Amino acid sequence: MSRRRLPESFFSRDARDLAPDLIGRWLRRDEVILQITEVEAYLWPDDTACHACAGQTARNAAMFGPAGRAYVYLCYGLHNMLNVVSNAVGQGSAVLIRAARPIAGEAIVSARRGGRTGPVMLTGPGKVGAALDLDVSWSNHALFRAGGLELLRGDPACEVRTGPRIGIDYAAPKDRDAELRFTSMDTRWVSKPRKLGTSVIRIDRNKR
DNA sequence: ACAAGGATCCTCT
DNA sequence: GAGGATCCTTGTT
Repeated sequence: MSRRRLPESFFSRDARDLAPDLIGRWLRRDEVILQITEVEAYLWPDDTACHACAGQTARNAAMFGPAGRAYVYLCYGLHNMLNVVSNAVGQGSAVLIRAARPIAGEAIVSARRGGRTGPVMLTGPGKVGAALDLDVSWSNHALFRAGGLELLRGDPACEVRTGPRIGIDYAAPKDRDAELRFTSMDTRWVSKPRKLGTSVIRIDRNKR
């Protein structure tokens, strides 16, 4: 039941609404399954933190395409960051996957992370990209189709905490402060837990 | 053709 | 908590 893929229609809404609904969902690539524990919404229009803010370019083109696809970009020349494209065609908006907890395939994830020992803590977007072995060629990949990288229904219910987004000091103050970061309640699986807000959203997916 | 800077991570202290 | 790694993307000349 929880391993069913989410349909294309699930993604076609504003990033602000889609983002909290991604917490507790599962990302699967072959043997590896990750439970999403932290995301950030990047909005359209008028979000100075969003890559699409300055318009469409070759790099961010996937954000302007149809929802439910991946947008993967290279950060600091070495980290591959996974986003889920939201909104309608022509609107450059997406949700960044910032952290996750391994559900299956831990040995594979550990190997992809350079064979580090100890618990596999995917607390940061670069780590998530490495765990799934992604690069920019995954942009435009449809997450609702079988094969490759898929988004599954995952957990039936969860609680989500909000907070300001991380690493966007270059953005306008109103965008820096906007509570567009969403995390699971278990801060063990969250990057930078000290910068969290106080409000909590309850999500029950059984009653849909 | 060039310069600047980045939605980060790791290794120190 | 601070700093270096590392290289692609972008806007400008």
